Amino acid sequence: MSTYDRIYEIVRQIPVGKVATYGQIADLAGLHGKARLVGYALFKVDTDSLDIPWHRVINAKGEVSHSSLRKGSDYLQKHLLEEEGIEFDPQGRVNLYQYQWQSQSKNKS
DNA sequence: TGTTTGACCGACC
DNA sequence: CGGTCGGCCAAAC
Repeated sequence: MSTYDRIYEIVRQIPVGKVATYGQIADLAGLHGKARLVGYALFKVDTDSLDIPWHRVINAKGEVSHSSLRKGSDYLQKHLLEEEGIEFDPQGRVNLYQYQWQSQSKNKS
């Protein structure tokens, strides 16, 4: 059980057609204010665990993030989200007010 | 064991 | 509006 595992758990709980921000996940994972860890975790995760919908995780601005290291994932993540019913603004951003995952917070470990 | 790195966020100018 | 800075932490080398 590592800190990252907490993050993975949260991300796994993101329902289809919804997205979550790093900060949100961090908070839910008990990592309030440490959104970085979420990003770091996901970075490693996508290559390790495909069980995690990393594509549903976006930054606080509602934009789809991606590291320069990823190859073509810029389109991939956006594509996957679109397939889930999420639409992007002309700026390539998502309406967080509409698509942000509202965690029930009723699920405890 | 110590350094490097890595998908962020919010505040500030 | 955008560039910078500080903070925070864990895994990989």
